Amino acid sequence: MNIGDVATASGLPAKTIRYYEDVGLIAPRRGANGYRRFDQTDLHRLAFLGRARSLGFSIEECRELMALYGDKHRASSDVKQIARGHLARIDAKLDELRQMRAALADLVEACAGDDRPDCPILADLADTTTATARAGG
Amino acid sequence: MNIGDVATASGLPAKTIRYYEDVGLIAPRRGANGYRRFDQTDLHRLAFLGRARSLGFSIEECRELMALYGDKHRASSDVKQIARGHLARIDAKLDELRQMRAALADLVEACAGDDRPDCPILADLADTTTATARAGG
DNA sequence: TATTGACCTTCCCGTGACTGGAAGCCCTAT
DNA sequence: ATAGGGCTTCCAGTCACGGGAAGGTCAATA
Repeated sequence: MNIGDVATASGLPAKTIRYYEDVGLIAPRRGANGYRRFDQTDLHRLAFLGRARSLGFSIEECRELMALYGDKHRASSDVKQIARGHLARIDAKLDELRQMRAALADLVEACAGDDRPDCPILADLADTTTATARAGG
Repeated sequence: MNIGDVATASGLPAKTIRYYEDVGLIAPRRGANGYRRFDQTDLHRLAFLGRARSLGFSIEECRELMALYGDKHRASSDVKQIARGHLARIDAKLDELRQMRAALADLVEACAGDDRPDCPILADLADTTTATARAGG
């Protein structure tokens, strides 16, 4: 299979597949014409990568996960540790976004959104007495 | 005030303040020695920027918001539109992260995390029949 | 006066995970 | 021969900075 075929099959852009080769996540063979030639193993690895990335794992985590996947003597605790670390980062990001959302939603709600210039959103941003730490009430 | 003073006063790193000047968000004067000289207006703008950034507005949105802030004939609807666009992006990101979290949490829970190699996390990532679309049962 | 040491300047590179685009080779069909 | 599509490499850009080098400035001190 050429790169276009695996791109279609895996759902990953050809650019991304080349990038994965660049960073050493896959190592497809080359044909006499210089084209990458992908086999089922490559396709399998790309599918693995696609799913891991869709779960938000970083490239480095993907590298570790794939190494563990190929290691028959792995301990599942090693895998779980990576996953839990990632889960913790997701939770931290969720908290951050939820706080942003709450503050922003309050401001949006308070703003008339008409043709007058008065705007609680700008007022809050320009307010020198607060430090973006307010809960609506 | 030199850059170190406004960095302390605004809570923004000096590097960030220079960057904001680079992209045209602030324009402090210069002393004879080439040092940036910040006045109260600059400090006010930096505080505005710090709060807008902490709410997750992009640099370009900050630029628009500051322009609106300085425009006495603005319509609050313009401000609200920017804020709502940002809110929508936050909500989209929240949805994405929540889905990731749910899928990942299921996998983490299913994994024994001991010294045996069996691992539902790796099994799921390597599963060629699913496309990361499963809800725990 | 010379020297420290803190502060400031500009400039360039690196981040993560790609994406866009240019220049050019390969392959197939007509 | 030519047209087109697909493939190759390489370079640059994304976003919002951060790190660090090389060097100028300032206030205080020996």
